[in-house]
Amino acid sequence: MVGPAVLRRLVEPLESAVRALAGDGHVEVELERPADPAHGDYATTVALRLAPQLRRSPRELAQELADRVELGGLVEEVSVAGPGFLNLRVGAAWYRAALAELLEAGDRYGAGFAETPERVQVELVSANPTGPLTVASARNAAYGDSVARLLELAGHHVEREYYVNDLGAQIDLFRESVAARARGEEPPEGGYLGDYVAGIAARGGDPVEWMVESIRETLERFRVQVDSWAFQSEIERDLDAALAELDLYEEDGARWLRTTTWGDDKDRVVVRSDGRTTYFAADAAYMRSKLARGFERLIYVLGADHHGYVARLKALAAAYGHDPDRVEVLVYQLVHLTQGGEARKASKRRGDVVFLDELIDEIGVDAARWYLVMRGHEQTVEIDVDLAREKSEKNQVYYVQYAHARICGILRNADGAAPEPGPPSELAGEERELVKRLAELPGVAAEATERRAPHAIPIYAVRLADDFHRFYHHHRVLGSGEAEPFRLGLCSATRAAIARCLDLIGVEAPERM
RNA sequence: GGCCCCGUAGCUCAGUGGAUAGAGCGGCAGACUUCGAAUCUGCGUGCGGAGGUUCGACUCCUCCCGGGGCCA
Repeated sequence: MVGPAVLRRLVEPLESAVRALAGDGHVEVELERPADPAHGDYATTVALRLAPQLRRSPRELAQELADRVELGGLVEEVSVAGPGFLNLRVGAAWYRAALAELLEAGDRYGAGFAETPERVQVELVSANPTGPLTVASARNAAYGDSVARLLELAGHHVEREYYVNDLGAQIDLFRESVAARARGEEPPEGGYLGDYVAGIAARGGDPVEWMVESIRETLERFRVQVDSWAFQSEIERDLDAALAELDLYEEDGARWLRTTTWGDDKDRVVVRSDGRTTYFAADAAYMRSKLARGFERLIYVLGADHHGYVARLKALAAAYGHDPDRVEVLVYQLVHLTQGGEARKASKRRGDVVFLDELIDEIGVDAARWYLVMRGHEQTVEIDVDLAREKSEKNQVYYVQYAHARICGILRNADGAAPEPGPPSELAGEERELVKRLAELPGVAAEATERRAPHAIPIYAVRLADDFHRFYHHHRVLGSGEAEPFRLGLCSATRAAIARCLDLIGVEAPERM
């Protein structure tokens, strides 16, 4: 299992005991934290799972495991409950060992869990450079960047790339709209209308270059570090070579790729009967470019309106001789903004699109990133702009940041007193809960990475802050005598864990607020 | 018509096979001469519906209803 050493020290003896009972079969013991404190600190359902295949009673099996397992001095009580749960109650020695591990790991706590580090490319945002980034792109940026940060924490080498669509009808229309505006004329039919068009027209120069530069600045402001920019106009220089490597067939005068082999609902045209290439041909050239650069895993972050691309992208990878399972398409749902209970419409046609820069102006980067990433990516997210702006207890991002700042205050006042686990002795309930919460972080981070689900991080961070605030309220740290070194250690470890969580979602961890 | 996402507390959402389903907001009542009250402590209602798989289902399968999206 992935997790801190103190948890493995519970899991491994259990696995040995299971092996002794069940033979050589592959066994994996998972620990969970029971909701009811009466069920101990940790529980496992391994007996329940094993019983059918061993044709044994789960309770009997659990009892034998309880009798047999050698947990040393870390566990005070092993008991069998319910249909066959095995419940563990850990003792003071375990908590001290946990804190010792936390303090020793410091800022690296929970990092490096990737089994085999890979070179990963995360392609994110890639919005057309025909206007400023919208809140939809903002979710792409917040989600994609957090996934990238999790992969980096795991130990992978990650490169973030933005694909710039600088060719095609929309770009032509955008250029014409700017040119018309510069001449003081109306834009062409269906052209771009926003105020930013006038701004670009007034500046002169290449409108697309301006727009790309502006997007770059917005992303930087949003704390998304794009490592490389791929321009369609450059990628397409190798278009012929890219198409030559594909096994195409001809029908109705057009040339097709048999993407249905990989689950697409129909084959895709690459070259039309009149000889013009399709958008899909550009996708092919881009895929080939990515693969040629030696990435072991390609991640696409796309809005739900592009969910139809999944099969055809995998088909392209396969067509170029690569494992389609190493192409991941992460799809996120839409964003709705509300204000005063009313929906704020984000229509691209009219002038009322909400731009990312405006959202940042209104609620700040921290709140924006928090709200955009705290929901599951497969869930439509709603942001109440008024609530998000409010810097009060109503807003969970400040709740978490406050815990961090509060700890920094304590550590400032500690005046050099050393945090350390100290000798085993009784601990208060709030101290035990906090240690167990901290012990969850590596597992939470690993699962969030595995599932490409960074929203688990802010959710965990709130619980962690919650446990800390409760601990703080009930116990003094400074001047608490024998307990002080342990409590300072708790503060120090909690501060590092909160900072880690906030960093994973691109939110600052302030020392003062 | 086909495909994708969603349906959990008044609202926004966690919870991808385990024990009595959680959090924030909103509402009510309390706690600062003490390390930061942006904090803490109490009080409540709920898994859209029907079947199925399982020792055990919010979770997996089928159908239906409802909301959103993509393609046609």
